[in-house]
Amino acid sequence: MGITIRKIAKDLQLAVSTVSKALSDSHEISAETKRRVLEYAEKLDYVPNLYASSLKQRKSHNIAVVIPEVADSFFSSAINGIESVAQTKGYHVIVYLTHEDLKKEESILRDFRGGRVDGVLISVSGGAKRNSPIHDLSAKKFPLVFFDRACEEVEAAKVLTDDFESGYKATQHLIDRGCQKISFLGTSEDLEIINLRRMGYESALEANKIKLKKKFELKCGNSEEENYSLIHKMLCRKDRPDGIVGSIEKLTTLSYSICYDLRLKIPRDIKIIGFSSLPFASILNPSLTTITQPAYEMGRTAATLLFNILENKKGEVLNQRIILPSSLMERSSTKK
Amino acid sequence: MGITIRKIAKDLQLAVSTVSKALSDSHEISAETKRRVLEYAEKLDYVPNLYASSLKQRKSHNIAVVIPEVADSFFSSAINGIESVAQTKGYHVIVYLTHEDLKKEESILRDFRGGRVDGVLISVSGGAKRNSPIHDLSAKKFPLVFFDRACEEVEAAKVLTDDFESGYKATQHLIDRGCQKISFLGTSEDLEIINLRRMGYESALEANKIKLKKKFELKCGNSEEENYSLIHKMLCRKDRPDGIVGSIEKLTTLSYSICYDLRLKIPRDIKIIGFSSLPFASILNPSLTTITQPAYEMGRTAATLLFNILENKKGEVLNQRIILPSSLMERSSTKK
DNA sequence: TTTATTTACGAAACCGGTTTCGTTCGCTTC
DNA sequence: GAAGCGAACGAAACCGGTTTCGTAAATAAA
Repeated sequence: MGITIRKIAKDLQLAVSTVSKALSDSHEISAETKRRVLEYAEKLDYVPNLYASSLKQRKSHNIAVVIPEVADSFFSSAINGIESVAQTKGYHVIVYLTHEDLKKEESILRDFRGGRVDGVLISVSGGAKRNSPIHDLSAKKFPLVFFDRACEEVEAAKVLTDDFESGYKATQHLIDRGCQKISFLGTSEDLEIINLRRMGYESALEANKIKLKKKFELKCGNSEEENYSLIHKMLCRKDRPDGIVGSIEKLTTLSYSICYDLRLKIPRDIKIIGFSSLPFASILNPSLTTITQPAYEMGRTAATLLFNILENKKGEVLNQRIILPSSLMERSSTKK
Repeated sequence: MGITIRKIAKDLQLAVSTVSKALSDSHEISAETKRRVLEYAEKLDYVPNLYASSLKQRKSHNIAVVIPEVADSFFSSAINGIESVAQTKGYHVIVYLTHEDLKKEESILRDFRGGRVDGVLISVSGGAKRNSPIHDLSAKKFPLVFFDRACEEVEAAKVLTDDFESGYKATQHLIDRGCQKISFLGTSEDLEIINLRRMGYESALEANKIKLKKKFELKCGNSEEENYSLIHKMLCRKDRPDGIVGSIEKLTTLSYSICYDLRLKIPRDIKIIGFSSLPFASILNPSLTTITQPAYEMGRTAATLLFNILENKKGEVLNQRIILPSSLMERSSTKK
């Protein structure tokens, strides 16, 4: 059994309320009493019960970060950015992984209504049309900030990158390096950012008078095996692409492996550019040209926004939409 | 204001206790009453207050995973293994990052005594001699399981890999490939697993009658810049090593970058083997020979152990020590 | 018919901090 | 010397579920 303030109060012949106030450094308590309480609490190694205070104060001092996975360089950097802010605010960061599973995401979000966290930072996972839980939260004015992968139809603060422009830039870069048959690796789900990247891709093709081939627009899923065979099949055709835009880190590295297996030389036979914040990009074989998002900064920005909302007394409009630019880092995988 | 069971009780003309029992499907409540309560709760979109029940039940249904960082393939896989188990038990996994900062680790552990989590899975971070908080937890019989990086002096369940053997195997592998001047990249901190790997390394050298050169035993720290210059300096000497054992993923990939910068060809000029669970190992330039730990399995095992402890009614001895073997995956970075 | 037992539910204590609202006591003020 | 006031602390309500214990009615056992 742990030490409670009642125990302290009893031992010190004080009222529970006095002890509570002393511990929170209230002005109503004399310096002498505070000293006694603090000293005794220290001696007994008193640790306040988290649930008791959260219950009364209706605050958990936790924020949630909901992301598809952690084995992605973007997310792992973003988490660090988020943590760096949370720490200065005395908040704990709880990471929730959805594994791109919408059902799981829903159950996590539903759970939040129980008060487990005071606010949520989320990068939504793909899947069928999004439904209730996230709308519920935003409708209930639950502090919510999207980062990277947002839900367009939900009104909330958002921290994004210039996905359309990046998709365009990436494609244009391949075209500039001589590619004419460019494939876009996307997801089958309707993720806004993938769509934007795809639109940028299509737009770049059009601007260069290259006819869009639907068979080069791959819609990958969650299963690595299926994606492997999907991409593998495309790269086996005689009219295989000579350039690939990987809209997701996993798909880009997977393409590398497939090219190895098929003895396709990058960048000679095929050039690849990927959306990624991989620190390893430069030591891949060959080093990978990337569209790199400011992951850490996005995390920081999103967290800062969330705390603005949490601390906002008046109900100001805080549904900001912040767009941070990503940059193209040219490396060997797109050399002429 | 949220919906409470008191509100439901009042509206339905029932006692609070009846509603509570109905919601938890107690046998003392009639089917008819349960139906009414469930239906009405559903209608009002009732969500139980997490803190109220945790306070009374002295259970949070949370477990903590404390790790140095998330941008490491071992840890990100391990988390997935842990989650897969926790999910079946209806527990939430909270990830805490220490960034290899002992102070931070301590403050996190201290925090746990407030009841935030029911158990802890930890891979300790390096740093000076470890002190109080972790001992406190174990002394208080707090459910605790170490995985990968353990604290030898603390009595608790542990899930480890065969680090000594792996260090030996890795070194022997380099020797078999013709290396004679082998460097070991370790940390300056006293991490047990690094020491074991180092001892395996030293032991392999000795078995092959190769004299150990202390200058080849690098003790790296937390700063990437410092580590860069440390390794860089070593690789610039005329009697630079012809083989490297990287005991930590970060140091291995860093060595790759440095070799690039120094125009050292791997494996011609220098061969590298690293401890890593990197899915990218095979698409690095050149592909990296690794000692790969069963990260996912270790996570699963550690979590299973923790739940055994949590569910253990009798105070059986549960300070097991489970060792899972890692395997050497030969790739191009150590080709002859 | 009387006595156990079971069924279904209610009243109230409880978990451990927090907060409100008094109540002393000492001191100033007119 | 009565009224006014702030400082320091106590009693009790409170947050929202959970759990124990009690009770009335219904059913079973004797």
